[in-house]
Amino acid sequence: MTPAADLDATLSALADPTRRGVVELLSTRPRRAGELAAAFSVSPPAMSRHLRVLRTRGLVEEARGGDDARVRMYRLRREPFDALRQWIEEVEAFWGDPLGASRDPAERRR
Amino acid sequence: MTPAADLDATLSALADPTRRGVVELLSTRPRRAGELAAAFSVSPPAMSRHLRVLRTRGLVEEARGGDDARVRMYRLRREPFDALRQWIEEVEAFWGDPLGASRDPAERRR
DNA sequence: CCAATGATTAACTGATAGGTTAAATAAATA
DNA sequence: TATTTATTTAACCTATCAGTTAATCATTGG
Repeated sequence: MTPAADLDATLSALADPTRRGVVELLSTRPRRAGELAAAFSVSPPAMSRHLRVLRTRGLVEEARGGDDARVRMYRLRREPFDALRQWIEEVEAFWGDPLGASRDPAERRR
Repeated sequence: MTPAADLDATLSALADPTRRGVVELLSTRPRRAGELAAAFSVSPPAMSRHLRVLRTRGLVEEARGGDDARVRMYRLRREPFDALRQWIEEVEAFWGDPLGASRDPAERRR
């Protein structure tokens, strides 16, 4: 199983609405730090710290943009999302899910 | 898409290690509150509050145990886990996942 | 070289979360 | 009814977190 520490890092990173919004934006395409700050109308320092949280916990990675070295591009990393999804699937095994069945929400609930 | 507020409730509930441990325990079978408190060596009041968080956010439900009404059993609710898994899958669509492919971690990472 | 731009770090602040002990509530039992 | 057991609520304390402004670092372009 995924080390508990990793899950903790991932979940506490995603527990913040701004960071979750960042993740959603980045799931469209990589973005610059400033672009992200503007998108959520938080100050650049605030966004910088959110990005640091996401980076140190492995949810995003920094890729210094090619031509202009002042710019920092951020891109999603897959691993933590895979690990979290897997954890959820293990929990959901409680309902006897044959792993992929009952993707349909119209099924029994409890 | 799942309302952002629900995701926030689910994720902030799961961001705490103790509550996550409770979820893992409950994914085996429903338990009494006291049983859970003992399992994580936290005081009953602390566990009570964790359970309230999990309950108000819909991750567990209370099912007053049949014979002894002092006892309260807690049981997992499926909905929030489904919703969270779905959100993750949407994010992971970034990698062109055909929804169920690349369950194999040996695939490309970014 | 100097001014402007993109972003981060530093220092401070207010709000929130989780833990504890003590008191209260509720129900089974002697 | 009084006592014991299971759990929650109340009150309090400390630590952490997210946001802000001001200062710093790095890079580009006049």
